[in-house]
Amino acid sequence: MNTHPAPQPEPPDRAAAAPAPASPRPAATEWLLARILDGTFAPGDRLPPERELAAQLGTNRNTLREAIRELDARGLVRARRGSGVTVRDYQRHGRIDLLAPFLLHAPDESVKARVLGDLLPARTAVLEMIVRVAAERRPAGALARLRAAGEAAIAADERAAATEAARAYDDWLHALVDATDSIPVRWIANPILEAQTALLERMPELWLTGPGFAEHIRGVQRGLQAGDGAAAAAALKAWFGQVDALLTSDGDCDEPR
Amino acid sequence: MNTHPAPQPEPPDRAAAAPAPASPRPAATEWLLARILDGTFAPGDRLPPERELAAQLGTNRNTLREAIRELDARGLVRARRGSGVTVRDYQRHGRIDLLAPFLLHAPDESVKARVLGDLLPARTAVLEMIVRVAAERRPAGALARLRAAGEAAIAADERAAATEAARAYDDWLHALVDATDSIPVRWIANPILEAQTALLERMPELWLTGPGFAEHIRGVQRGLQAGDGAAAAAALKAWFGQVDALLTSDGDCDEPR
DNA sequence: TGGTGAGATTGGTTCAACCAATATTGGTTC
DNA sequence: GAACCAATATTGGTTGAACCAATCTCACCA
Repeated sequence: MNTHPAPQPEPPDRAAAAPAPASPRPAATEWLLARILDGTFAPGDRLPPERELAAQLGTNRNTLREAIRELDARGLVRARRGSGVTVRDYQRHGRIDLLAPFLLHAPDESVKARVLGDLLPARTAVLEMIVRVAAERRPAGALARLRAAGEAAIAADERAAATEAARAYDDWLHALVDATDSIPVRWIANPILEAQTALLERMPELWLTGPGFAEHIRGVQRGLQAGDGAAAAAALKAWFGQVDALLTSDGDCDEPR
Repeated sequence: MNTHPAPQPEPPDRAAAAPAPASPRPAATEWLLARILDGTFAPGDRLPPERELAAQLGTNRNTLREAIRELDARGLVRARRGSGVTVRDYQRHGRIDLLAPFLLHAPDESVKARVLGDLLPARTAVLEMIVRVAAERRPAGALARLRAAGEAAIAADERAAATEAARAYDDWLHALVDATDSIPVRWIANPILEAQTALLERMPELWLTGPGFAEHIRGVQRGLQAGDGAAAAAALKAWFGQVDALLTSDGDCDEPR
């Protein structure tokens, strides 16, 4: 178990991309997260001692400790008194909320592209799972709310209001999860939906729409209404297949439609 | 937005069930988590001010803040300067890692039973999704490791070493996820597998085995080897259907076999 | 009635100690 | 030389107190 690779002297690089967190704790968290994801701190490594790291980051030890506590809760590090704070393998212990930060900080472009490509079938499979569960339960009230959210998303899309449509579609997905009437499914879906929201916020160019948009929403809704999980899943997969083909063909980010 | 329902005077109840965390921070985290899950702090409520809450819990404000930071990272509370720390809806923002704590602290037994019942089809669906993805990728090395883990689990099961078998099966599930060769799938699966591990640690009586155990492992492995996702998924579902029938028929906890 | 500014409230940050596991070191023993 | 053990250093954990900075509250005024 080696120690920290480089005694990174510079404080958290301010004025970088994005709004850049100005407050000490978010900055420390972001900086540590970035160093873990870019491999500066590799799995098994020990972070510098808290006192030292706090000084390097130009912040107080208590503030740094709060940042470490966040990363600990996210499964990225583990602190042991007497030993130090050790970095865990973010692939093995991380969660899907790492997606957006990973795409921002990962050192290798090809790995980023692969992760983004792998993400598409995974989110399709999870949503398909959700749809199938919902088709079995289909609580009346939730289906009504689902239809309302669906029509709102379609309306926003037809107005060509991309940001608004993305947000409305997000609401629709949440309504879809609500239609499962299952708390465990909710808990499984939550980080995935949040990761998608975070991703679309950072990379709005990933939001795609097109001719089949309205139809897939209504198709899923019809399938759920009829209790036909297979039909609902098919409507979902048809649309994602279309979108994913666009996303994967043109590399990473591309213009919609 | 009301304030905290009751000014809970007593410090974190020590000497309760389980080993009970002795250190201040874990105790504060656990106490807050319990109060959120049992409804003492409802969604939208504000926690008492940090200074006050720290005093009530008999700990220091800095320590309490670290606990709050953990809960924040887990999506359960949100702190805003000037306002306070507000409790979020754990159903809407929580993650599957709430499962074990929820079953421990939820106030209503019927809700617990429902969550446990809803969990079974959800985990089956997620594992089925994982198996299908793995069947498409099936990287050679990962499949070899999967077989080794599978045989270890079967051997432990045949020795009737329940704890060891549960652990070996956990390894097998991880190898299964590795076989997807997909980082996003890993990140989605991680909290689910960890939740299962945590659940089995707190409720070892939920570990069931039986005649079909070895066969379902080998069936999944055969399916993956052949690239037949449907067959692998069928082997998985057959086994879980058997286990879940036992789990749901007898209420909650029951003796194995 | 409605805006507005002073003051109170509350989380955010910093400093400076001390406590308690754990690791390391060096010496002792065989 | 190897194994053991005690003293010491290292490092996270906790505490107490002070001050900063958003946000909210509410009395006051136009």
